[in-house]
Order: sequence, then C-alpha cells, then structure tokens
Amino acid sequence: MGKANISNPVIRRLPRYYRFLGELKSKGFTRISSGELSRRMGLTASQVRQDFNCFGEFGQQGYGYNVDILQSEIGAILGLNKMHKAVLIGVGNLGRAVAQHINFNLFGFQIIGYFEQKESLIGQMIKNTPIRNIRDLDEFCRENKPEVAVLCIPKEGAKVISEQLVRLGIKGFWNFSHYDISLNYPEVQVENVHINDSLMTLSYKLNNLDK
Amino acid sequence: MGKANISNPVIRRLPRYYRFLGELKSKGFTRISSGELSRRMGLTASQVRQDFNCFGEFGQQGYGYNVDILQSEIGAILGLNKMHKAVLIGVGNLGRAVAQHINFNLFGFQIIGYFEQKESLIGQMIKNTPIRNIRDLDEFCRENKPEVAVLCIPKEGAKVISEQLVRLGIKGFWNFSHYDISLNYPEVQVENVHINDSLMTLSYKLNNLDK
DNA sequence: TAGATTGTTAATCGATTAACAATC
DNA sequence: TAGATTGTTAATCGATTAACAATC
Repeated sequence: MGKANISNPVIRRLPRYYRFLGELKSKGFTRISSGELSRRMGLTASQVRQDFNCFGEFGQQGYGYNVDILQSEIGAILGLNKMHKAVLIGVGNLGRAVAQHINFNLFGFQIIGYFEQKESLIGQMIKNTPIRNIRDLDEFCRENKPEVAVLCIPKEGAKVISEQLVRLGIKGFWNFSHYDISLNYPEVQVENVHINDSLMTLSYKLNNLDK
Repeated sequence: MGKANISNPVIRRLPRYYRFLGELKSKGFTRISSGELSRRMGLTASQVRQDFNCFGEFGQQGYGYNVDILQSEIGAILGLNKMHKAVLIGVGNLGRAVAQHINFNLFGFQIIGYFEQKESLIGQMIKNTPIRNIRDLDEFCRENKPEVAVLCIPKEGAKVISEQLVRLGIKGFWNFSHYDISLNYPEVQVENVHINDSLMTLSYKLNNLDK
C-alpha cells in the first residue's frame, strides 16, 4: 500500500474486485490473469492492471495473480481488518433493516449503540444491544468514543444530528438520509446511499432506451 | 428532451439536481442562476450549464433559471411522470424495509406484487397488497405484465430468478442482490444498489485520511 | 527455452473547466 | 441602456486504452 493519490474511480472499483475475487476463491480458483478477470467483470485487462498497480506489484509475469493473496491485499487496502466503533441513528423501517441485514463486522465496523427518538422503540434490543434514547447520545459518545455514525433518519433531522455527531468526534458517516453532510463538513468522510437517486436513475434508463 | 447520447456522469447528476431544485422550491425560490446553484451543490457553474444544455435551453440570459419549470423539466427527463408496473421479489428484512420506506409512486413506479419463498410470510399484506408465493410468479407476470423487478434476495438465488424475470419480459431491475445481472443480460436496464460496496468505500476513506 | 502475462509508458478518449459572444 | 447570466466553443485535465519491453 501507499503510492500517491488514488483516483475516485479506482477506489470505487476496489470493493467490486474484492467481491469478485471472493467468488473466484469460493469456486476454487487459485490464479487469475488480468485478461480473465477483466472479462468476467466487464472491464479491460489494462484497467485491471493499472488499478492494481496503484497499490503495488501483486502479480507475476507469465502467471497472473494469486486469487487468495490478491483478495486479502485488497481487503487490507480497504481497511476491512481494522475495526471502527459505530453508532446507528434512527431505527425506523430503514434503520432496522440496515442493522439486521448488513454484516458490519465483515467490513470493519462494530455497532456499539442504536439511538432513536420514538419512545416506543427505546429499550428494545437489536442483536443483543439495546436501542437507546437519542437524548443520551452525548453521554454515550463521550464514554465510548465511536468514530462512525450510520445515519438512518429523515432529511429534516439530519442537519441537527450531524452537527452534534461531528462535535462529538465522529469522523465518518454512512449516510442514508437525503441530506448532504459533506457540503457543511468537508473534513469528515461521508459515504452516501442516496437510494431515491438510484431509483430515479432507473426511471431515466427505462424511459430512454434508445440510449 | 432529445439531444444526442447523454453521458453517464450527467445522468447520475440529474436526480441530485431534481432534489436540490425541490428544496429551493420549498424554500420559496423562484429563480436561480447556474452560479448560485453550483455553489450550493458543490459543482462549477460551467458544469451546471453544460448539463442542462444537454436537454435544451431552459434558462434565460441575464435572469437564470426558473426553479419550478426547471425542476419539472428534469422530472420529465427522468421520466418520473410515466408509471411503470413493478414486482418486488424477496420480503425479508431488506425487502420489507424497501417496500415500506421507499415512496415508489413519486419516482414513477407502482408495486403491483410482492413475492417470497418463505411460507410463513406468504399471505401477509404490505400496503394493502398480499405477499404471494414465488411459485406463482410466472402466472402473475403473464397476467399483469410488470416491466420492472425490485430484487431483494440473496446472491445465491439471484441468477435463477433474474433469468426467469427476463424471460417473463422484465425490462428493468432495481437490484439489491450482490449479483451482476447486467453481465448476463446487457439488453436489460439494471440499477444496482451495492450497499456493501458503499460500506467498504467508507472503510477505505477512513483508513486513508491522508488522502 | 518458449509462451504467457505482467508492469509501465505513451496515445487516445472523454469529461470538466474556462472564456466569451449573444441576449434578455 | 447597462448589468447579468446564459449557451456554446475552445482549452485543460484526467481516466481509459493500447502497446510493448521486462520477466517469470
């Protein structure tokens, strides 16, 4: 690891490489060439080699890449082996589904607390961890020092909560709200899941099939 | 509408424009210049004007753009006013959350059927529509001719189901499974929500703060 | 060794930014 | 009219693709 600035398109391809290599591994592949991998992923061989060479020389001339080693190298580049403590804010439909459906541990995150405004949900358990009152967020964060927040609340509340979370030392957001955190806090890492945008994109594609 | 091929980066910005213009509208703005809009969205004024001019001349020199008109033009370009019938496959945690949380109607989609394999869920209602047995998918689609499928099933089942759905005339997928449909069916429109990839990207960013 | 495939440099392509004449 | 801001062309920047020598 450790060459110069990695471009955004490369970064966004890393998880996909990780995923495909995992599949190859489970299918029993031990080696793969850039040509074969590119064919399977719908990329070009050049691009695959350029991408990997941003981070080091993982291949061997005449042989290709060792699937197992390459995958764990990419995993390490992604930082999946380094755990980050996280809080999840908002356990409505969406928040609960995210909490239950996502295997956070596989990707380097540990949810240490759930927070909610709605009285009726407070006290319930998710995966052996209680849902806490949002009013206790300050105290909890000062004691437990989470680095990451998963934001599953409506846009309306997001401005206030994100301000509070940044103040409490949160360094990264996984943002499901339709509020643009990064415009106000450029120093904080934000990964947006703008799910409605995705649905609108599908609408566009369906209505412009002529390309 | 109707200039030549629109590039992917432009298409992906359209929902964001739509969203920001909606907010401006609700804040009482009637006009906006490319300069002001770009500042709010973190783009350049050039880019904003270039983007809009892919589709027509929506502005007026010396004045800017009418917020209301511009938003509904972009809505029309996105096709939000044209309804597409859709089926949702898989009503586990994720599927149920998607079904309940997403306001499909706002984006041009109408969910006409839910399908599930697990016996215990079949017969339950979601928004006044019953969850059907996946075995009845063929018959239902032949009768009701949905164009779109929302795929909320694990990767393992996705290959078989997507093959079936394509055969049944599905033209577009909103794909939450970690299976790459488009590699097998390039003629079908697919919009992926690769949510784990997003989480891995956040991990990368947090572990490479030095940029 | 001969064949295969990498790592890397150079060429191409496409997207973003800058500039400015047109015009409301 | 003067000022503002668009629409559009040209310049720049960055990412992808092609090519090939290095080497396993």
